[in-house]
Amino acid sequence: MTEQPGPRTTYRHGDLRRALIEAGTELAREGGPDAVVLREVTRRAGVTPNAAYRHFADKSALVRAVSLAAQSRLAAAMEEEQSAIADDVDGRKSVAALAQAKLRAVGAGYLRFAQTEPGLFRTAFANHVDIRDAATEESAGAHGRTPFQLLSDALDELVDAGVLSADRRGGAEFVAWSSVHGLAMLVIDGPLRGLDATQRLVAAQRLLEMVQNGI
Amino acid sequence: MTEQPGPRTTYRHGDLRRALIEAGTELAREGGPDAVVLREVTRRAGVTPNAAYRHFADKSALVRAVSLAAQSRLAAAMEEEQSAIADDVDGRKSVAALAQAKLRAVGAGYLRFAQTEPGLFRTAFANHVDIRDAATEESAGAHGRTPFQLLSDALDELVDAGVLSADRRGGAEFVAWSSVHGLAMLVIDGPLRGLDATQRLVAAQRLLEMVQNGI
DNA sequence: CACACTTGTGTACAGTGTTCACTTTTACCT
DNA sequence: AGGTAAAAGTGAACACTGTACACAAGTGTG
Repeated sequence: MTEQPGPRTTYRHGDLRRALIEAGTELAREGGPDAVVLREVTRRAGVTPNAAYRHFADKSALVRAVSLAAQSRLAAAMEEEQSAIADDVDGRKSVAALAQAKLRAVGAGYLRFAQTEPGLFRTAFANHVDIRDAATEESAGAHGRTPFQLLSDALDELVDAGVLSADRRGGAEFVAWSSVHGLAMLVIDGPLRGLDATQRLVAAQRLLEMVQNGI
Repeated sequence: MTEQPGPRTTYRHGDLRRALIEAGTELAREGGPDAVVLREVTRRAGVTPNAAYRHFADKSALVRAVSLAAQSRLAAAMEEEQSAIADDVDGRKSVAALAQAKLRAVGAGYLRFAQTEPGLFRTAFANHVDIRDAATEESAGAHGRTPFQLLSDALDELVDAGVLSADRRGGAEFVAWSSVHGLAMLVIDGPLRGLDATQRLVAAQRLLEMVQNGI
């Protein structure tokens, strides 16, 4: 992305930190979190392995940065799905139906990203992601909201619309997130990998339905 | 377990394959799938690294075997939870309530194992587990049933008891499994790691409730 | 312009998975 | 029995990895 052609001319790289994250992201996309190996990352950035240590404490710090970048892309996928819905109906639906559609879009975007970019998805949740990262700016999408925040927003709207009772609001993100996350993991990396596209879609629809009914 | 004290006396090990799996399981328990490293495994078995290649094609095959062993322990945890329920009520409940309790036990055992043995749990689902393994004998518990089969059984009983309508039976294992698996992953390895014991329990109860209502 | 600071390089080390050639033990066949 | 082929172990080597240490090349500030 930044400098493929030969060794760079300047001694200083210019924006090595970003270049390392980008190269790491590319590796993660191709082979998941284990594929982001420090030496290869620096190689792609046209720099010595040790140069990475000027920008990251160690490999795990680099991977964490890549993970945040992946989360940011996940947020973007969710926002995309949401805006598609908004464009589609644009006020023709009741607030309740719209709020439900918005929550559904959160889940659908999540699942779509997991299947479209399994390597990045696994990286997003691979290593020691802390809930404190759920609100960090680096993992936010275009509108500045992280995946977790997007889910929270959708649930809040569901309460405002009267679909979800206030006393069931607490902890709702945990169970909603769990369901969707579980399906994603099982489908891309787990025992449900064998499922073909239509089976996956059916399972996804069924799951989102369950969340809507059971939350 | 098999031979700690010094180098063994016989040239042949006797049961190296099992010893390797046991050592690998111990490592997995302590540090998850990435901690099971071939050289350390052979070291613990008192054998040269290359000896492992007489029993496993490569490292990933060894890890797969360890993964199956972990799944087997998971099945045992689920069976344990189920038999506890059976002892508790023993015919005092209706078939419907008993079937529901059995399904709940499946989920509870799953979540308990994930939190009690996070390393093994992560290993059980880490690398390239195939759904075909879901029926393999090596991953079965004491009663010869794999985790997936235990879930299927519980859902079947739910249909027999008239709690779950037959037309909602198909694909039910996917959504049920997904929910529980997702919570487990998020709690032990993901963004929900910060939750304390009571928060986890609340989330678990809430989730199992949702599955019961929404399935 | 000198000097401290940042950012990159070079060399080195321990640890990993895996291959190849070798030795030791076991099992089988006449 | 005895000879022999397969099975199960060893040993040295290679190409990797992450990381530490000492040093060099640029950069901004007094």
